[in-house]
Amino acid sequence: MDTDPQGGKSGGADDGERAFLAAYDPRDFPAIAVTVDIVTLTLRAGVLHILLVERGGPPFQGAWALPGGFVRAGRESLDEAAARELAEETGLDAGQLERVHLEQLGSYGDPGRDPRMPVVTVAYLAFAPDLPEARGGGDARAAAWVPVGALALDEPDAARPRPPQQGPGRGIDGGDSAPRTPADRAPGQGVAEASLPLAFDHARIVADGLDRARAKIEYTPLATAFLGAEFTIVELRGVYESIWGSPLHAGNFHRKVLSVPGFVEPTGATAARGGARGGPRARLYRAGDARLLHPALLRPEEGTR
Amino acid sequence: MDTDPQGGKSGGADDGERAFLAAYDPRDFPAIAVTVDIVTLTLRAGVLHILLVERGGPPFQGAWALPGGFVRAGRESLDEAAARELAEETGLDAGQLERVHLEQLGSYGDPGRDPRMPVVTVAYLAFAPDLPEARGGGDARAAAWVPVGALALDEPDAARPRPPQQGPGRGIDGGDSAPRTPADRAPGQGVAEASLPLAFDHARIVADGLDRARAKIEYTPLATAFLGAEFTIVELRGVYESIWGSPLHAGNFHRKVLSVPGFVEPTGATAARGGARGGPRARLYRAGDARLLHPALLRPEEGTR
DNA sequence: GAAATAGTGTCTTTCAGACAGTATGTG
DNA sequence: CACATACTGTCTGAAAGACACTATTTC
Repeated sequence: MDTDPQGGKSGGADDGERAFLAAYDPRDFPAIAVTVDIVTLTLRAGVLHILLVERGGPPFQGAWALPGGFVRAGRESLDEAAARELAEETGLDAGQLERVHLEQLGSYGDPGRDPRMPVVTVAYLAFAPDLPEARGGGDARAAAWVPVGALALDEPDAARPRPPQQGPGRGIDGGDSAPRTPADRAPGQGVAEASLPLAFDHARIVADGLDRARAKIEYTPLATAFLGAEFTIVELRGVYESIWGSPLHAGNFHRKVLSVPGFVEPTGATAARGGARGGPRARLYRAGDARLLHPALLRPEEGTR
Repeated sequence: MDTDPQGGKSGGADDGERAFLAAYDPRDFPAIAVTVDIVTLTLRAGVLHILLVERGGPPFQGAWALPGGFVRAGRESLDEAAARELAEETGLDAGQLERVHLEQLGSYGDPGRDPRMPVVTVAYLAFAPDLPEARGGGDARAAAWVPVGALALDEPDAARPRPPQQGPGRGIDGGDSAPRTPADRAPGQGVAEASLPLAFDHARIVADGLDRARAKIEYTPLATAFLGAEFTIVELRGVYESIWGSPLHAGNFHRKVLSVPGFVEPTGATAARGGARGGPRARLYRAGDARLLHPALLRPEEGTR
């Protein structure tokens, strides 16, 4: 019912609520700050990365956190606030931003999630093609692309599809997330073992975002959002392997992608070079016009019953 | 990064933080009211119904709206707020509430969605077994179960949240069926379906909730949440048919449900009576322990790509 | 030329959907 | 008894997964 004047929640609060609603002074309302936080995923050198900022002040000073900020009350929608924050943080212009997929992930409002005051944050999930090195968002804060495998994440919920959020009392423990991340295929540099903690409840938000991403590329063509305008089937397979964290059968994947109507369409051109150590030049494709994959690409079986 | 009012700022972890907190006044922040609104679905006489309340004052006086209310800042989580509102509105006790499935649907915060002030609402989706007639939430507001087919809903947005399978298309089944409820103070008591307007942006929220419900019963056993503790396969099929709005092949559905591990388990008993006009007594089942259906029940094709 | 790689052909298994067909109830 | 209804068998087609194979490029 959305802010209902005669709304009689909780016994006595009734009249008070009615009274101050009559005054229509927003400042009289239960003070809750509303922010947006963005889980921005991209692939860099075949490894899944997330955009993070380093906190310059308490709480969680020095820790990494999701980029985000306050929603401008009454002047922008939640989607607009998220797009604005993403642009500020990445330095993307409007044109580039169009190639980025942005969707709402969920809201998080456990009491105490911010020690300073009640804050409800609306989390967003973004899929971006490889972007230039991050710059701080105008202010002094450092921003960087961090391999997802380096993060200490909360264990995903058993019911994986869309876990809205967790009950209270669950801190940021999340200690035991196994290093089962795809980032292991990182070329060269040994990735720090899933140990980097995140501020606030951002470990949970990121875990939920990854769950969503893994599910979403199953039945939508959004994996193409991680690539440039033209790409090869092999590059597309790399997206799936990085996000799902498991290798896929090259031949079957190839045939499957081409068989789903509207997923990709050929450009007629071929890649400039063959494979790294030989092989024919791959054909190039661009994203098709399908918005859902039919039938879907199923990810390989995994635990869970 | 969540709420970082003054970007930089440093200081010893503890002292700095304390000072910071002391100097901090929540009222300095953009004030946005945060509410929860609940899309509660149930089946009554085989027809999908939604719980609505009638608004007693402006704006949208006399219109129907989703039940909900303010989140108690700092004293409850969003999930708790939704559960509390649902309990208040339905009169369910804690025990009954456990049989109700409740999950976060999404947040809505367009400027102007409430003419009085900036309000962000966190919408929830609930699946409930057949419940007693709704009572107002303690106050004078009328609450009622309304057939979903009677509502004027926004067209589902093709790309929106996450409708696996099927794309946009089909409104609400419209088909509606026979039984009508007392809730029919709605205009057009006859076949004039899909005409009852909702307050605020609640038509969009309900449309999103229905999309989610249709998708969710595909790959989770949550259809059982609409039934009692024991049910027949035929009743379960009725849930799918009501929510998807299309008839399913009885024989294939039966075999499919029994073949999915953990979906249902037999109680050994049979229904008291056979079919309405004859037939054997159906076996009874209860919900199994699976949280995901593997493989999923796919809803029948329906054009659109 | 050796080796790796892009892409295709084919077989097996699974599973959805379309029919049956059988047993068990109700009127 | 007539007939609806719960449930089961069987066939067909679609599609996923496992190989095996050809063609093309790099070193």
